[in-house]
Amino acid sequence: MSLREKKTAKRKEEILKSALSLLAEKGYHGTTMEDIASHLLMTKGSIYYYFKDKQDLVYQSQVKILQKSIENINEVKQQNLTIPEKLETTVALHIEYAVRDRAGFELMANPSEIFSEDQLKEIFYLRDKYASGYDELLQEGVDTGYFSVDDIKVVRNILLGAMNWVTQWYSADGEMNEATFAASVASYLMRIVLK
Amino acid sequence: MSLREKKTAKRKEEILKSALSLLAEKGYHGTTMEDIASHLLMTKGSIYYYFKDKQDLVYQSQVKILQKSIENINEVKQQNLTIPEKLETTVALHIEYAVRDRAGFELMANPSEIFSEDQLKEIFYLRDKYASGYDELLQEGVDTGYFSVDDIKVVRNILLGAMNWVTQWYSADGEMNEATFAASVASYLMRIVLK
Amino acid sequence: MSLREKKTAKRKEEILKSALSLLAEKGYHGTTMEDIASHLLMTKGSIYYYFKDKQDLVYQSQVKILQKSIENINEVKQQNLTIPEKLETTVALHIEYAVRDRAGFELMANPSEIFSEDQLKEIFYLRDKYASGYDELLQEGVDTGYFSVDDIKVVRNILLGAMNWVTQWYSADGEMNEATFAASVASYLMRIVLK
Amino acid sequence: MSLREKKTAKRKEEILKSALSLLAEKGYHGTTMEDIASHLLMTKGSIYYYFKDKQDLVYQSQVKILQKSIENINEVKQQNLTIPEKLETTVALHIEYAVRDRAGFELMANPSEIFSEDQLKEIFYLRDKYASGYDELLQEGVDTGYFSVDDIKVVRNILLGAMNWVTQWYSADGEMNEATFAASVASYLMRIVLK
DNA sequence: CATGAATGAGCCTTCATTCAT
DNA sequence: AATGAATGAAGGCTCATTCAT
Repeated sequence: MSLREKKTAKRKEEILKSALSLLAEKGYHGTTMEDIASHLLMTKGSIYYYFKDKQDLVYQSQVKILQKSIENINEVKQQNLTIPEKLETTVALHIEYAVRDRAGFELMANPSEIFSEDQLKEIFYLRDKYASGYDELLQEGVDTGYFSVDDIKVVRNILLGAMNWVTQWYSADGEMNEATFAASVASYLMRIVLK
Repeated sequence: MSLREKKTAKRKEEILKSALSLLAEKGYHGTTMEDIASHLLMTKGSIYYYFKDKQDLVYQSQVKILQKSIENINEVKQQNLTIPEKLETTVALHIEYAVRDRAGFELMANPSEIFSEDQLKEIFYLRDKYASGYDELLQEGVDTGYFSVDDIKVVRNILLGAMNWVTQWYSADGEMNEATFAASVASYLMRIVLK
Repeated sequence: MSLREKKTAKRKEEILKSALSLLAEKGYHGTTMEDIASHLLMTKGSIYYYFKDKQDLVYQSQVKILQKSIENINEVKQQNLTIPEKLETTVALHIEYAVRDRAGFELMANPSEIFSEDQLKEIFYLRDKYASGYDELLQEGVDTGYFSVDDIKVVRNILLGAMNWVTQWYSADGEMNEATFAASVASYLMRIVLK
Repeated sequence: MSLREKKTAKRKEEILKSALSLLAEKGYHGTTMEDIASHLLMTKGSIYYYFKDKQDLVYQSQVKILQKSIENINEVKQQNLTIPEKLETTVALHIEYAVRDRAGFELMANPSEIFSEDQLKEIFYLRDKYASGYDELLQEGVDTGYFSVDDIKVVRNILLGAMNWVTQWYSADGEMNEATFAASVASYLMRIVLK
């Protein structure tokens, strides 16, 4: 990659990151291109140099966050830890990321209203892949006798719900730092699954 | 209340209910007055007979749902149940309501962007009141030895997060009926607090 | 049709007529919705009450003019005239309409860039139907010995070209009134086909 | 002219030619600088090295085509031909050029909206000059008894209309080659003026 | 000379809101 | 009470244009 290409890629990253935090805060329709641009001291028009349109920008921001999350869970899985430790680490990592970058996961309640069919397919594919990571950990935990869970999908969704929701209340209780906070929440959530 | 006033009140209720479900689905900016009106086979203009403006309509819908929730929790509290039973019932009720009416609680991530200061004050007051209901149950549970919870506010927020999030995944797993589903989720959540 | 519906229909007609003349003058991209609106002392937004979007407005204006033209030629055909008289009358009528309403026929050089597939299909269908009217007259003229034409389609296109082009130069030579002008041009064009 | 200047001039020619065909196809507002550039595998910015702005580029393309046309008609006039032959040759040449280079003559219906006053003056001057070429031929034809034309200007405009319009229908009837096609159309048009 | 990047004006479109009927 | 019609502000997007490298 040439220097120029690197710079462009970096700029795209910046825009995505900025967009991610605004989108998590105000939602798709509540976030204007002007918002995203001015937040980075750019002009609206410039953003269109990097992204085809708003849909494209938001889509890429979703893909980015999902890919990062999938990477995270996979890395944790390969560490030399017990199943419960793996799950707790993963959950804590998710929360830490969410509150540090103020970026919401699955922020589009109704993505089908926003994305194209192809985009939706990819988004759902990645969401599933990420969710599967949890499902596998839960299943392994059950098989090895650590966890007591009947309906893995329900539990997984409960976990994800609690985790995704933190962006909406963490800032208010700013006493704990991010890591401590994440660890604390993760520890409570473990109680759901542990025998 | 005269007959006419009753009719008007009823119409308002209808509008609020319809709005609630649309708002939960598409968010504040994603829901247009046209949406709300046509959903009820009315015209946009008519809505302005019942509500000052969109802000007012959405505000009242929020107040309504919060008041209903507060009523719910208070009623449960007065029943002759153990603390854990009270909490579980309340949680289940919340979830059941959320999925049945497809109405999201705290649907405005950033209400400060939408509501006026006075409205915000009331909204936050009601949110706090509802949250306090949980806090009290949790505290009582700790005091009576049922629960093991260090940070009550964190746990309460975890619960609310998981509960509010159900609207985003319930429909997909349409095997269970609403009551069974709510009971199931509530039961898992109880594990967080029980000793 | 109720009074209100009549009014609405009339308003639509007005908009179409105004749009037609502006479009003929400045082309699709050169004509803004603002132009069309302000020309009628309306606001941009109002136009969207009557037409879905610019494409729709322009499409309907095209359909209107083509339908009117087809009607014209059919009416003339049913009159008790010789073939040459019919052709000349039709040509004159076309020209008169074009200069009076300053409305260009087939004004979109590349309609495929502007219209949707369905719209294109209808437009081409109507264009063909109108063109066929000329072709039939020409063929009848040949068969009855009035005309001497080898390639009917080429001649038809030559006629249409000359006729459509008049909007671009008539205003300049404002000495003749519209009817005289149209008759004069038509008379010259007849020389192409007459034996 | 130095080598560099020659190269620059050649590049300008290329740009003009490319622009001409795009402009004929999509009109002034429908043709973007990006279109023109990418058609030549250049970047938008580069074009500004050769032309001050879009207006300038389009202006020069118009001047070019008009000058070429004027040259054409003057060359034909100097040939040893009868008046009718001269007219027919000129008309055929115009048509051939139009369909071969897909370049529309007088493509701006309303040049006054696009060009500056000075530019307009020159454009109109050249248009007139070209038109005068036809007028002279027509007048000579009348004087020498070949033609029967009352209103020379009307006839000239009819001819130009039919000639300019060919770009809009030639491609469709792609059976004839350009020269044959031009000859055929020219031959029909001669009927308008011949006694 | 060429280009990548940025800008700002302008256009299409949506939508909350108003008002006469 | 209800509605058809109109409005204007704002948002998404395009595009001519500029400029540093």
